[in-house]
Amino acid sequence: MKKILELITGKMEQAFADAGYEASYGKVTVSNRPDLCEYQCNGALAAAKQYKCAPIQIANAVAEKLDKQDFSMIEAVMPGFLNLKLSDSFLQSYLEEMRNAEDFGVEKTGTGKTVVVDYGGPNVAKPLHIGHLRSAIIGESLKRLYKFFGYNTIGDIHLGDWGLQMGLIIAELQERQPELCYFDEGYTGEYPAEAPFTISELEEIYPAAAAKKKEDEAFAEKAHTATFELQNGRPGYRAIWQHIMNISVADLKRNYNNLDVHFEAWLGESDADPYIPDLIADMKAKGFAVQSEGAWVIPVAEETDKKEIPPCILVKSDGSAIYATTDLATMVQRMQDWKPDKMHYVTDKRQSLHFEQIFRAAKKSGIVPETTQLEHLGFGTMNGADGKPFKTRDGGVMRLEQLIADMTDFVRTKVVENKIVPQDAVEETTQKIAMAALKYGDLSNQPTKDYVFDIDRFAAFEGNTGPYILYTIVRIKSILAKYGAWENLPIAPAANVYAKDLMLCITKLVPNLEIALRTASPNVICAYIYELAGFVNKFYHETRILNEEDKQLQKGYIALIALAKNVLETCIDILGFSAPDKM
RNA sequence: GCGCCAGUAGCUCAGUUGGAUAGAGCAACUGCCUUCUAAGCAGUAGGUCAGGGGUUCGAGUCCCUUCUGGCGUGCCA
Repeated sequence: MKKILELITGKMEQAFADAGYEASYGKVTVSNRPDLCEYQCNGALAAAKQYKCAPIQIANAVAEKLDKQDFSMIEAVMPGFLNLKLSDSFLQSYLEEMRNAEDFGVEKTGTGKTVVVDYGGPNVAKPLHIGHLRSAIIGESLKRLYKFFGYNTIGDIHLGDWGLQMGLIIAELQERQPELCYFDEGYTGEYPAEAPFTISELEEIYPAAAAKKKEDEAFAEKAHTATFELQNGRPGYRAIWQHIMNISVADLKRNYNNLDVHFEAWLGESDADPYIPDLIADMKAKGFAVQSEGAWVIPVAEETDKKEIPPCILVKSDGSAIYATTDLATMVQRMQDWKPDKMHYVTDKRQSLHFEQIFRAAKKSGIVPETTQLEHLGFGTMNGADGKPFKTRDGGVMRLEQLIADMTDFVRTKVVENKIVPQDAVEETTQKIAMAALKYGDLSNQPTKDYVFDIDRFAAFEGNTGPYILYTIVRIKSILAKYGAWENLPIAPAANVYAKDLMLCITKLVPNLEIALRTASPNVICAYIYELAGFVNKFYHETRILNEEDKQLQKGYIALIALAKNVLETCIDILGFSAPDKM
């Protein structure tokens, strides 16, 4: 389905041509002066130079050529703007088409294409903290956005499950419980099915070991050895590793489920490990990897670089792999298993140089073909109200669970106070509102910029917040429930100025989603639904819907708010949250 | 040192490819609930778009420069 701007631009280009000017000047944009018009064309201003005459002259000539059927207003205004308002019939039929089309007539540009979205990136055996929030929320939304455009999407959590942290845990466990069979090299029996620790013990063991590593050199050496032996397949260590994985992944799934974040692939660094030996051998054999300062590196500097890009380190001077190695091996696995058209990484922006390096290395060496796009969305840091990286009151790192619990508790109080939600729906409603507050609060910011996370402000939810969006949807749902059969009512011509504003805003859904996808910016969707919700609430406030005596008019109202509801719900689904029935 | 990103109202942020009078929310002040949910709506006030130059008919947006802040800058991820 064509977008309104395409339709009008087509008409405008024809008018330019008919008036004797180049058609390319006929580009129409959404008006930035809604008090004057709905759409505008500035082409006459640009054309004036080429044709050496006053812009207004051109504008007047073009205005003459436009079809009066499609517009309720066509004006040429000094110095040469062409101002347009759509006719009611045009708008009505456009919306009706949009209502009947699949997914509002969006062009499914991703059909037949596969995209891997790499987000989440938690380390096993370490609790999720607020640093993991953005990757989860932004990544999930980006993935859903791709899906909406028809892409086959694979969200891959890319677990940190193979590094030194595993060796640290093993070493620490051995110091605490040396009698365990896992440490007995002569042990030949079956290892226990039950892990020798719980998730909370695990979460205590890791930081203790990490702290000990800094002070105790012998312990650090032990941890390195354990890591090495684990990676070389020592059975007892593999058994412990499997325990850690089982317990930790179950806990991670629970946490991500609470956030309504879901991954299609739960792969990690350990899954890339088998590809590493061949990768390294291949890079050496083909000459992409060269020796430098004791390490094997892939040079990725280019002539056009403004500064020197350090090479991508493939093998450290001590012979071990590094994260670039793992990431390249992961690409090998993805190309082999999924043949994606694109890999989109969602991580902290401080890793942008790393991704620049491995992207270059992957393309240069042919690990990833030219036809597969590599993109990194580097998001900004989450700061506290003081503008510095977010910390708890005592200066620690806040756990994600704690953050969610704080938000949920606040919301629950409010839900109970309101007395609109029945007792048995309080918990579900609370969850939905808390998620909306949290996710919208994050996603409404530009992903690439640092932002201030102020829980008091987010939880207040007045104004431009997730709960405001939900509230708008709930108001519509409430009316529809009282009205009765509201599905499949046709769109009527705009009954008043509030209806028309709302209708115009609805037509902008697809263009906004396209911008959001092109720029990987969920905040565009947030801005759009905030504007849309505003128009819904104005319409709601100015129009008595259920009391309307003219049943035909009422049908039109219902059809309009139903469409608005569907658009809003589609958008919040892409953002990763949903609306309750009452709040 | 070099590189990247940012600087817009008291605070938190928007601002497609350059377009007419730079927009929201919060905080402040003022109205609107016997009528579809007031988590709402309407209004007032608040700006040298960090400073300076330039390109253009036209700049928050593009170029140059200065200042301030954040981050990165070969064996952590």
